[in-house]
Amino acid sequence: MQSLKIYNTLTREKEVFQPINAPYVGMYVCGPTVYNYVHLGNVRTFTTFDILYRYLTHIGYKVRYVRNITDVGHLVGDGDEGEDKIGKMAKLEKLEPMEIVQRYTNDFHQVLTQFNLLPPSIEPSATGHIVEQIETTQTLIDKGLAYESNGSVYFDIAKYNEQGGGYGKLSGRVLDDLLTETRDLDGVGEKRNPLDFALWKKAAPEHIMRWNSPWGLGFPGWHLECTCMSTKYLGETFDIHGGGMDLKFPHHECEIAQGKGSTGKDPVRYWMHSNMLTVNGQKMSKSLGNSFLPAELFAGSHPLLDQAYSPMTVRFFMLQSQYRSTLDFSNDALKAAQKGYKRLMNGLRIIKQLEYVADDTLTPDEKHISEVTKGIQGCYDGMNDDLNTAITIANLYNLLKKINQLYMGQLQPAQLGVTVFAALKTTFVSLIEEVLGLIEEKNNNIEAFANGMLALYSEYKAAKQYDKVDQIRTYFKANGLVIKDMKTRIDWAYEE
RNA sequence: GGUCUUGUGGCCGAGUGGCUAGGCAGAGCUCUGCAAAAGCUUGUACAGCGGUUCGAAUCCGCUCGAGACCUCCA
Repeated sequence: MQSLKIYNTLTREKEVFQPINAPYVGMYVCGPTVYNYVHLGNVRTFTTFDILYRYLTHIGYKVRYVRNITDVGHLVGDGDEGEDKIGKMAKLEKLEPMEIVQRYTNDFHQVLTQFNLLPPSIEPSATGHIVEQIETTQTLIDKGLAYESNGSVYFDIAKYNEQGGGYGKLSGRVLDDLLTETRDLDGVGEKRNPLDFALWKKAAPEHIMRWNSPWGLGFPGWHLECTCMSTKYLGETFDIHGGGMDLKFPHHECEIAQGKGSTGKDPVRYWMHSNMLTVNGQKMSKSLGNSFLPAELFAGSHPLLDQAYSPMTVRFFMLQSQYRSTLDFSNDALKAAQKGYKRLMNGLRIIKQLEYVADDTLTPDEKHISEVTKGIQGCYDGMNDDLNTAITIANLYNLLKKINQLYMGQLQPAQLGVTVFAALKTTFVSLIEEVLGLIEEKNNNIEAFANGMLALYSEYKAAKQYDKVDQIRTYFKANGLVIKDMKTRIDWAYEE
């Protein structure tokens, strides 16, 4: 098995990945809050973990991939005082909260499918785990790490750290500093400490999403769902937890606190965070209003775009950088990616058709063999080095040169030998399709082709070249179409 | 203000203390009815200033610039 190194946010180091229970791997990724359309920045994060999921599977692990849908509890604005995002949209659009959830969940799934992301093994939702969230809240109260206050329940960070919890460890924050920074803020209100976060919130009368609990009508806090669902499906300690960089604090910090507080164990072995997508050097985000919707990209309708870009172009574009670097989004970069992607796809078509031809008159060419071997190794070295897809792609281009040479007859398969040739073919195809998830975007527009052929048909017909005419008819028929040669005009139709 | 990241050739984007990343664009050549594709060749790159070192774009310090988190965000 390949030796994969992962950058662990917790230790700030690249570590060799060793699952708790090989070959099984448990992996949790924070999914979207479905109150709005997903934008491209979101897509980058999910693509990063799609690559991880694909690569782990490719090198032989059996992965359980859990990615949640947040459909309650995520509040608008400051801390724990805002409105529920979904509830707010529901009121705004005069719909049931679950209609909002369904609409944007559908959008989310559709977009990810377009980008060829694999579905997770389990996709749990927060509202489907209210019971678990109440139970965990109760456990934390029982352990003295949470307290009820006016119908809401808060996690007691000071208590947690007194017991050696280490709140702030993941994001590199010092508790005292955090306390100092927030000391002057007012509106502490129900909390003992401004840093304490909500496990359960009392529902105000106008709040439409609410459930019964030991503390009255309310709804769960945002951070709690991930703890409950990851624990339920992956266990109290599991292998990998991923998400966007911006979730590191406070969300993931709180998850650790909740998990460790309730079970006494660190919930996660490897924390992974993908970096932001930027536009003109600034983070793409909904609140900054500089986000791109996938649909705008595919249509080329965003004011900053001067043409449309296909899903695979964008996927390829994202993979040209490493997931921990910020990636800047621009027309020039996307155009370059489009060409590069197509060149790679041409190579894919070629290698799939190439067959090995034995030839005793040719001797193995050590230079070519070593270049191909290095290219193959380089692809895996790239993936193994914290999913450095940029390196993998660079090596794929080196292999592509060999493939083109084979295609042009400048290099013969026999010069590589049957083993190296087969390895070239297998590596190139499986890495591109299975691991990077880049697939051909076929042009399904038969209209233009059929019309072009029809024009030729008319010319041959006029010239009485009936052998050509028959040939074209046969070609149409083979593709499920018929030519309708009428008195007034010539047209084609689907064969009935 | 605190914590952290970052500054690579026309554009994007990897990277290691000494050995060509790669893509796109540009130039030349080969091939070619034309064209395209492809192959080959080609580019005074590593923000600035100091320091460590036989040697630094890569380590250290300072200066300047950019960004992220500290509040909702993938």
